[in-house]
Amino acid sequence: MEEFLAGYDPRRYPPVAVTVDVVALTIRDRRLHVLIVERGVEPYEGAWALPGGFIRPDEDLAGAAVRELAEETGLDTAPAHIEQLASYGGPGRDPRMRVVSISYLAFAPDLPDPRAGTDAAAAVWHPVDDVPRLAFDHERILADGVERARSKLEYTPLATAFAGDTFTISELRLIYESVWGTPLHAGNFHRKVLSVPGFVEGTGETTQTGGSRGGPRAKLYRAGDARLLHPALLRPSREDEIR
Amino acid sequence: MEEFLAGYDPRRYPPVAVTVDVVALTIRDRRLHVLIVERGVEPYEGAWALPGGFIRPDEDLAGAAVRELAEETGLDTAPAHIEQLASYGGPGRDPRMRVVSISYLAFAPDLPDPRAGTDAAAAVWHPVDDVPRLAFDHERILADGVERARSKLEYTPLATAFAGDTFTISELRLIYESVWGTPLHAGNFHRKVLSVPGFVEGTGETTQTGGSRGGPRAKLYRAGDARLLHPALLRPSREDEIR
DNA sequence: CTGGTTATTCTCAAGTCGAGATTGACTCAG
DNA sequence: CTGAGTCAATCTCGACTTGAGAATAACCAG
Repeated sequence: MEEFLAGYDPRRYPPVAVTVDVVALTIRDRRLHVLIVERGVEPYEGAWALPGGFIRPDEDLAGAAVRELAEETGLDTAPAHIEQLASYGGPGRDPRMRVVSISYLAFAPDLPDPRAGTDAAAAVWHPVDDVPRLAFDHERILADGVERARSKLEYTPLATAFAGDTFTISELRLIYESVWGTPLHAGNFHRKVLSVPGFVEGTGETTQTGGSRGGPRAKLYRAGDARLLHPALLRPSREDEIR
Repeated sequence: MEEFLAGYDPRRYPPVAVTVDVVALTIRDRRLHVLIVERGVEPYEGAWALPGGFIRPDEDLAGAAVRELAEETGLDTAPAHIEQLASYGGPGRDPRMRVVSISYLAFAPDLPDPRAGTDAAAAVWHPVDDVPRLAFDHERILADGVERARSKLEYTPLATAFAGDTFTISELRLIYESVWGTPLHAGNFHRKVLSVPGFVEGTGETTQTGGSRGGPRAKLYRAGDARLLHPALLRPSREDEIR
């Protein structure tokens, strides 16, 4: 708490910088991708990193995350979902000074390729299971973000944030499979999605054609009004992670 | 990210202070209690608030949380569990300057009354469902902490962090009932706790007497080695929170 | 001893889940 | 145009899990 402020002048403390870093996820070609940028400045110049930057005096933390995402990638579409992930602030995580980073997790539907914006030499969507080395402790942040995303898909309808306005049950299943990295039983998934109240609602429409490799036209759905999935849609058993 | 640091001198930015605040929870007399302190300094002098304070240059964030908890309350027992909760940093949350607060959530077994330590005029355990007005945005932080605690009890064995080394199933049930604020079916709870692998393990002992109002001696258990409860132990349905 | 309290175990019906199979619409190669 | 293969959607079945209620027996207070 701030009790110290009256007694201590914070300006006499060693300076602390506060940044936001964003783990922006999307699905491309059935694989989970993360947005990374090539750093254009020291330290770690030329290395890959998560997009992010300093907070400004007049903006809140989430606002800073959205701004940094837009600035460094040139994407003008705000992500379909953004939430705070965690904060990282151990001494020594930045070689120059104490830096506390507040990370955000963003979900976006398949977006165009980003273009490098301010302070980034390049910006690309990269598959999460094959990311190059990242600067600072960004590999840890990314891992935490991916685990959070996997977990969120279990008990919230946020998978729809990766999809367009309307989608088929199979497209939704591909999102789950991509994020979880596990194949799912199509019939059981279909039954489950339709049985959870408020997860999706039918549009009355179907796709205009069958799939490119055959199969009937699929019904189209849009996101429902549920905020939580109940009962949850759980990942296939992860025995190893229980103990 | 830190790209700006090479171009911008962070010392030229308006100063930002980083604090940690702790939501420390325990169970007393079958009710969930939170540790609050009476502020001894401006601003909000005399108001109640969560314990917390500035991070120091040489400690990490979790270390700062543990230190603040000990310093302001005189409790020398580290909590059984502590985890990061969230960060709060909107402009204007502190009247004097930009303050980013990183909050931690701590679970402790029933501890002695705290004594006011540095910077606190008083420190007490207070029932969470009847807290006085708190300084800054600490009511929001407390609400987030309580919701996190309720949720954690569903899918982790952390309820045992509120109990002593050994405990009976009924004591464990009282913890769940206190945190969730809901009565639970004793027989079903008993069955569930024993059926989840690694939640608890028997000690072979029983209590020395029956309960003060009657009933047989209960078997004693200790925490098992599970990190996650599978299947989870869910709160009774919360229809209203789903939509 | 008596009545009330509590730990522990059972029963039973309803709901959920994983695995597999079926039906019929659709695409594509030949 | 036809046959093979793909896929959406539905159904079946057995194994489990859950909520509600009840039975049993150990133990306390008076």
